[in-house]
Amino acid sequence: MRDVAALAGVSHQTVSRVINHAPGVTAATREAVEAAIHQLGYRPHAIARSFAEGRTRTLGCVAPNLTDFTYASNMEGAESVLRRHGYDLLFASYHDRPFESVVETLVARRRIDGLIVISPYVDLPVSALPADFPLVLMGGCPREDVNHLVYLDNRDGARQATEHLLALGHTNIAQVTGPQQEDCVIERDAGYREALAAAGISRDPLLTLEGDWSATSGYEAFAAIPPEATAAVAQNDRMAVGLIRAARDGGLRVPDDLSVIGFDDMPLASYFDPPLTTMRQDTFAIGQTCAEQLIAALAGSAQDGRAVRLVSELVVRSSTGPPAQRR
Amino acid sequence: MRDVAALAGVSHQTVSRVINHAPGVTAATREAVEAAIHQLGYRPHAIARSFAEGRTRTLGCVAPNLTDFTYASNMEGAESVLRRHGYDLLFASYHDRPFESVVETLVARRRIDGLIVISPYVDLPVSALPADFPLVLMGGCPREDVNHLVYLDNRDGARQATEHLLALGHTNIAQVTGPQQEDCVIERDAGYREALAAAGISRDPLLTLEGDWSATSGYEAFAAIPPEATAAVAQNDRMAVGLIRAARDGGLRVPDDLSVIGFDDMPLASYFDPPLTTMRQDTFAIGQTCAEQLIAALAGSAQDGRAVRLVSELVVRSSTGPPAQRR
DNA sequence: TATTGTCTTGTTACCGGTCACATGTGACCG
DNA sequence: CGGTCACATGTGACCGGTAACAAGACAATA
Repeated sequence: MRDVAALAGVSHQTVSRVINHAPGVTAATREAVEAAIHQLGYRPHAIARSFAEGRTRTLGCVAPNLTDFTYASNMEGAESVLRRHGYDLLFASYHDRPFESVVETLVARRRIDGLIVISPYVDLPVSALPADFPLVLMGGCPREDVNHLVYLDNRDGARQATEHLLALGHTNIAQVTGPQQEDCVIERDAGYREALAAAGISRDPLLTLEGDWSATSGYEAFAAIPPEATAAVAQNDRMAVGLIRAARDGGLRVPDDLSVIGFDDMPLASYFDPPLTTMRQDTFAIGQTCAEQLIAALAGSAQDGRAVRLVSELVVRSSTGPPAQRR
Repeated sequence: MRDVAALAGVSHQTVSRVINHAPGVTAATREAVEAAIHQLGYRPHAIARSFAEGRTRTLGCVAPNLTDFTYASNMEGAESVLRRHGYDLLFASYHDRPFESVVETLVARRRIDGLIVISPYVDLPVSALPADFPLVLMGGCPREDVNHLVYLDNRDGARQATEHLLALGHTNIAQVTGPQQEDCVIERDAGYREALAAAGISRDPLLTLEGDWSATSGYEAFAAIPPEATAAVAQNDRMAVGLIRAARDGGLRVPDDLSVIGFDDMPLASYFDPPLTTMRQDTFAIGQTCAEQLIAALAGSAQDGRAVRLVSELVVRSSTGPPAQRR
């Protein structure tokens, strides 16, 4: 930078002004500086700037993993927005180490200006963060302990899914959940119960089985589903697919003998046999929303927190239908 | 840091030594400093350190997108290794802007120390990078223009896939490719041809159709496949799934009337109907390997480049079988 | 006892920008 | 014609570490 200044015959500060498009620079001076920059191939040093400015222009995104396409596409959506605002995106997974360690590395050592946390866990220790640190949490239910929240209304989604089955005439509706400690599981369970209650159906605890999101766990859950069930809500598509496979292996027809609805509208959901009825979630847009919230939080003064609620949308394909006549 | 030094009654340099576990610090001094650090809640400032050191301890990873699970899991694998070595990982996609712009932002402005480029494109302008910049390219074929390369032997994979079909007794084997400008497409085509040639079968150009990796394009390709074909190599699983769907919609049985083999062994490949025969690639391990190569490149002196070759593995499920008797 | 060497610790410059403020220059005005 | 003001530009400090080297303490040796 000093070299550029010398070549252009100005001070380093003027070069800085040109680079940052600061007002109050003569056109002539600006051109001279730009010519010098071009001639020397000068590129500003991002780290030096971060250091001087006291901000990094880098944001963090932590997610349990990237293997799950929902997280990956959340993150891709966030990146596209952040990049457009001149921020870089640092990724950290926390599936193999405590969340606190992420905070320590990225936040306490001031490597990032803000953080997007994608977490299905209610008990994630967001309290490990300084209270005023710019944070957007992408979660599965409304919550009070966080200033900026983007959440998917899982309760509503599960209610819609269950109502879809009820509307088709099902009354014995099973449920295959994810791990009980995840907030979206709790919420979806609540939505399922609410829909049943509204239909005047008392909930049979034996109709709820716990899986671990994997297709295999969906497959295994089938064995425990009481035979009188004619439909099932699976809390994600993978388990729905496993469940369908198991039902077929057990000699049932889907949807005639067992209707199955999933969650996520994962890629190729329409290519399974039968094409999956599911609750669609625009994961890319969710990531974008998180990024926009974070940008707003960084720009605005310590404004009051906002919660953005997103809803899922029922996509009816062929894995659900009216119950067959009683055999 | 100066505060810590004052509290401990030492110089800031000694504090620096303690933080970096430098040798030549008395146990007593070390303890005093550590006590002061603890008492003040001091955390080193990562950016200041980067600035002083002239290196960022951050590496970049660019990929076309994260929606494709292969890229996402490459990246996740890379992250797990880099994190263990104390590096952070900056992600940038280049699906909505030129690669040169990524280079400009991250490399020219010295935000990162090294870069992993995941690219299926032969014509990616890696030349936009300074010649000596630590770079690992994750590609689809051997190439000379890059120092550190991790590549999947796609030619070998396609050869294996085609040989599998030949061994089952097929002689009319179609091929559905990805976009022709991607290197893995060229390589897989070559492997397909080699296998046919080795079996003494002359290649019919009409048997090769071009798709765009999407299931839809696989579906559409079916219409153009000559009816005498009894098997098809699809260059990824999504197109294989689309192809199977189209074949069934066209009244064919899979695999009896048409065997289909895919590439990738994507999640749930075994849950499609029929379960997909495919070429498995350990994408997580590929990402890890890239990261290890990059770490080595950063540590070692300007050593000669290395190319790491990885191979895919045939996974036989039920979408391939011997051709049915001629109807 | 003086010399040398080793080990620990301190001193100062420096990385490359930005910031706050000082200075210079010309236009405009009474 | 001197004073004021707006605007363009320059000056030096500073951000928080690390690097290179200097210096002090102490033991071993001549």
